[in-house]
Amino acid sequence: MYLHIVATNGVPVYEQIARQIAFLIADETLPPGDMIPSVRQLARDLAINPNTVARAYRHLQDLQVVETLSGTGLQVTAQGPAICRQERAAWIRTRFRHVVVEARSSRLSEGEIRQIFEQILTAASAEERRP
Amino acid sequence: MYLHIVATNGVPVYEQIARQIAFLIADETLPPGDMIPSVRQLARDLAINPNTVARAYRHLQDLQVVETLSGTGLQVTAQGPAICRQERAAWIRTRFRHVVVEARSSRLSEGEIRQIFEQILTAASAEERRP
Amino acid sequence: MYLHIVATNGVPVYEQIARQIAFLIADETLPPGDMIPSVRQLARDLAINPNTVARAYRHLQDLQVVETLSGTGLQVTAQGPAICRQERAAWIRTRFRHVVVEARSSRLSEGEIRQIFEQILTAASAEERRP
Amino acid sequence: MYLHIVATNGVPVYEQIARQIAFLIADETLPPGDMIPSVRQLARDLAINPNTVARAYRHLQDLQVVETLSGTGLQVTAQGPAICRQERAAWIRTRFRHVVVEARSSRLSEGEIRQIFEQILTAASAEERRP
DNA sequence: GTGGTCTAGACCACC
DNA sequence: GTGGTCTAGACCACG
Repeated sequence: MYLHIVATNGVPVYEQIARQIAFLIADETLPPGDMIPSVRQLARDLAINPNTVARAYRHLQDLQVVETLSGTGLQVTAQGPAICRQERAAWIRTRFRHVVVEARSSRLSEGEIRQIFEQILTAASAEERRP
Repeated sequence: MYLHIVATNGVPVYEQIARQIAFLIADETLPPGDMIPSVRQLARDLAINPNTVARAYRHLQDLQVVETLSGTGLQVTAQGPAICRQERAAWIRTRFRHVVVEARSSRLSEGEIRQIFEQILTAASAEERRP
Repeated sequence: MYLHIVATNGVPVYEQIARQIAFLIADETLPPGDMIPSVRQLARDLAINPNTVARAYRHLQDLQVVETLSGTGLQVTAQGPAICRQERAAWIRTRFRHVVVEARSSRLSEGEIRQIFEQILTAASAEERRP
Repeated sequence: MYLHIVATNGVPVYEQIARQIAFLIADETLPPGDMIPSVRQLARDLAINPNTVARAYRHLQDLQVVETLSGTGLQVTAQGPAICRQERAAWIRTRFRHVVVEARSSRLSEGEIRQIFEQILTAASAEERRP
């Protein structure tokens, strides 16, 4: 379970965990029936407090994408992937919409916005290919 | 001075004030030499705490886009518009960078991200042409 | 021995086993003198941990509805059915009492509670007649 | 703010708090626009840890029945009462359904179940009229 | 071993 | 003062 947690970007750690796992469920890297890592295991791996992991997991339970097998762990539900795909799409779209609206209300033209976006997208992609 | 403040969306109120005033300076709705409203006046208008307005103004002073006209108030500086335009661009860029990085770590491909972005940009532009 | 175990509903598995066997004894589907399945057998059938079955059986022994037939297994006792019928009634009553108290403390009136109950009872009965 | 918390009945404290406040919002004892007690205040009043209160409040936020006014506290939302009424009804119904299903699967007849229910309901109501 | 709850206390940003 | 996040560690029931 490789998650990329950034402790310094203002986004709560528990939210980063929940989202990244939700996205793994969305594309069925974690298919229904699979167990997600134990709270303690993931806490050790990420070198963070188990409570923080537990909080992320609680959120996934609230979304009904995982359920507890008591004494055993947390299992991806049958409806998990569908719910997570919906969450993922909504989440990305909402964030893009916020930024675009702000850019427009700052009187940047459609062309200027597209240019900024392309710069950043290609930079991010390049950086990811060769980190 | 009409500002649109939302206290419940997580964005600090002082930041909303500072940014919205900076953007008014960027496009010279508030040109160099103009006075911005007094702390008390704006606090009364927006029905918020004067400390919050003061904090926003302090930030604008730090950016050197307004300066105190001794005993009179705060005046937009000559270099204000240039600085604000630069701030505005930096702000937009940062926001884009966050969203793009998040989208990439959600395993969306470069193409998928571009597609979502274009949908939202054209939708926003269309909406603006005919609001 | 067909038991219906749900591991994800928060009710402990050992309790589901103990109760369902007790109810089979209550209506004498398992009459006095019958042997109940061995721990290993039932654990294999239900695909669960033998410790969990053992714990359920221990509880049934504590209630004196089964007793060890030395070296052979567990046998339903003569007083088993009577005890189980009593247990069953007490169990149902307790559950009802909890729900009714909670409903009252939610400020639902006696009439509203009765209405909800009747809806659910008739729905459940209808569903059972034609599953 | 008078809440009745029972630490020993197996129901988590944070859940008792969340539910009781939700029910106060449902019948508009706490109308939209009102602030709910501060985390620290309620924790002091109930003599429990602030984190426990915070957890209850987080749940109410997730339900969108309260929202944070940053630096000020938590406010009941406009849709709060409607959502809480819905939650309350769903909550009671679910609990009744569990009990009724268990009663049926214990081979109690519809008539027997109704009889038990009526005994308990009238007992509870009598007790409440003259505690 | 597993998750769930609770306590205690630290630190942060915001008003 | 407010809520939000995180850490540390205890205790419980369950398998």
